[in-house]
Amino acid sequence: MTRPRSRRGGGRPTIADVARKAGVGAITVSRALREPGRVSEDLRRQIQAAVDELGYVPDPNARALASARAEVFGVLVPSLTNNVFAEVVRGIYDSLSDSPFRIQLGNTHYSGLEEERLLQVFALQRPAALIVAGIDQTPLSRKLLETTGCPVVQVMETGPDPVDMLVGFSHFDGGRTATEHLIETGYRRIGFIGARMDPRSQRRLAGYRAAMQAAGLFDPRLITTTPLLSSVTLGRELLRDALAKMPSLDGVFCNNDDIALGVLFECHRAAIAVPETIGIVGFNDLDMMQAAFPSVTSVRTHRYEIGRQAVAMALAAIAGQRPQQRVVDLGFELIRRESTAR
Amino acid sequence: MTRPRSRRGGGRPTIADVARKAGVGAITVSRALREPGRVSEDLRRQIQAAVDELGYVPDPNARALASARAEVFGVLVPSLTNNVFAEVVRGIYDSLSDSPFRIQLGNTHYSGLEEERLLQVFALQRPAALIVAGIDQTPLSRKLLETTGCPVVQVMETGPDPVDMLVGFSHFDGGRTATEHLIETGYRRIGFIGARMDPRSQRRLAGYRAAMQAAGLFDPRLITTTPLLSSVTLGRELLRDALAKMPSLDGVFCNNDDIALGVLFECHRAAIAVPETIGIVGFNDLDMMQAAFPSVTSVRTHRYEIGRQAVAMALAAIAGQRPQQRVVDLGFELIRRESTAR
DNA sequence: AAAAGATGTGGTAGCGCTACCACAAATGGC
DNA sequence: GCCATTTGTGGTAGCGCTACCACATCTTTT
Repeated sequence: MTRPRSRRGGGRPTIADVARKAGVGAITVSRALREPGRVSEDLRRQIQAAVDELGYVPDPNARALASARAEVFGVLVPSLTNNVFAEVVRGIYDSLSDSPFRIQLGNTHYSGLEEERLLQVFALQRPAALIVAGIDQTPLSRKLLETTGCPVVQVMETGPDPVDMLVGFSHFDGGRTATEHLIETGYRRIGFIGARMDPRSQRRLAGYRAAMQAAGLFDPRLITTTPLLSSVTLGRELLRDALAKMPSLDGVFCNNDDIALGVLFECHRAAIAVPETIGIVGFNDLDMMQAAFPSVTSVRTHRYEIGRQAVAMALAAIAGQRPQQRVVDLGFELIRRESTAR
Repeated sequence: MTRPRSRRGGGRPTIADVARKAGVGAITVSRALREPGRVSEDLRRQIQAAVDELGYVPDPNARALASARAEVFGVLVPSLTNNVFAEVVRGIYDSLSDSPFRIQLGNTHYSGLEEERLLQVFALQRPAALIVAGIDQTPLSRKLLETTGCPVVQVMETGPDPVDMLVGFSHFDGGRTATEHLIETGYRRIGFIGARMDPRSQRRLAGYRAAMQAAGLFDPRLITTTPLLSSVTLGRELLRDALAKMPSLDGVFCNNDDIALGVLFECHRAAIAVPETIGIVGFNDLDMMQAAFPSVTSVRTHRYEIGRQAVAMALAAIAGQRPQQRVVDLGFELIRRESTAR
């Protein structure tokens, strides 16, 4: 009475079909596919022939259920549209496209609570690895990360105390380097302009502050920030605010390149000469910084590489070869351009 | 000898635990969670109490295996970093965040072959719905989409013959409207500048051509394109190329806003007055078009809304209420700004 | 040469859930 | 009051795969 099979399934060949055709046990097929080294040359060839002939592809859901481990990388970023994180995701995606691993993407919207919620949801799937942006997880998030039992890579920053592995660069140093460059170029009343002051922006601000204080130039009225989401339009408004507060401003270090572009446009509008009257430095070095007129000095960060490196480390850990260097600093690079060339 | 349970699983409560605690059969728990209407009020409450107490959450993998249907939306876009598609994905993500559905993202890199490959991989998971960008699938891709047995939404365009459902707008009309605006404003030697000429860009170009021909202004030498990936830097180069070919150029319709921004910067560099000497129109209306100086006229498209609408239609179809209107045109809007205000 | 280990293969028993069917109880029609 | 229907619930049997153990067969050790 039991109908042969594929009562519910779409009639796709299963591992049992392959086993029958190859004249071996199902488990041997399973092994031949996952750990070819543990199956004899002969059988492996037979099995491969049967797989090819039937067009067999393992069912990822059955695999996940049986092995209590899904071939999924959980990826948590604060924004899907911010080009910076889009680049990181692209790096992750590209590095994973030849592997059996899929990506489960989560958008935290810069919210620690949302991150907690997503981490809980992700944990249900027993992912093979987790990649999360930042190092400022809530205590609960941190505990969740520590107890998932899978490799965890925090990305975008460096820091002393990773949950597991860490790939990024120092935002503090980036901010300081950018500011020092302005100082060295001869600017004195250098403002900081920033939107959406997330922890990374805060550290860039701290770097700015350190540089300014070291040069004896620090003045809190030089800082203009807002919690609003960053945009080019906002950059324009913030420069107006900054100039209203401090008309003698002669340079700005911008939180990111969108803001820097807005600042540049506002200078055009107000007929403020760049770099003569005001120098501008951005952060991240998006393509448009090079193309702008005048071109804009920026701190180049290696977002795509961060994604790739994170995957490389996670894959190594999955393969049992956890890299001895668990914190990788990919650094940054100050790209000097016309906006500070006076 | 059989150890109680959770030999491999991480000891998470299962549906059987809930059933035991609530004093009902496992299947009733399953039903209470999925189709509450089919379980009596009493049991439903009892079961809910047990679920809450144990902190039970269904295992998505087991579910997918048993029901031969994963709670996953497959989403295929040509680029992860292009802001346009990032916005669509964000709309999809936001609309799905309160549902049990996860997102499986695929990046086709503007390649039909890659799209085919990804579609085959996605089909293995028996997704609940598929959302794909564009209407120019290869014949094989189209067949795969038709035979998956799940709702399919094509997005970003309109067209006569959707696989299933379709949400977008007419790129042809967008290109024509932009060009007509330039013509009406008094520009005559209007160029088309475009990078990465994917099918949507081709249709915008066709719209441009139609408008130019209707006005008796068309000249093939006014068209400057490249298959290279679009960027602000490329916009600058392409304007230089266009001007070299056609020094009398007095307007440009740009394929997208990145190109338009590059064109604007090149005008600055070459001291070409905008809008007096050259008028510029972009496409998509990214935030920076409004903030630019001069601000840039652009064709606003509703990317985020496209994502939301696509999910709404897919969810309706999953619920058995396929919308009678299977093609939704969300239109576009010409935003007139300084770059064409002469 | 016997003992101890390594190697390769297969059988069994689930992983956690839902489809399918069975069946009791409640409802409705005449 | 009987039969037909509806409603609610549960048992059974998988979904397709892999962990675990068993067990031959082949090596290596002493």
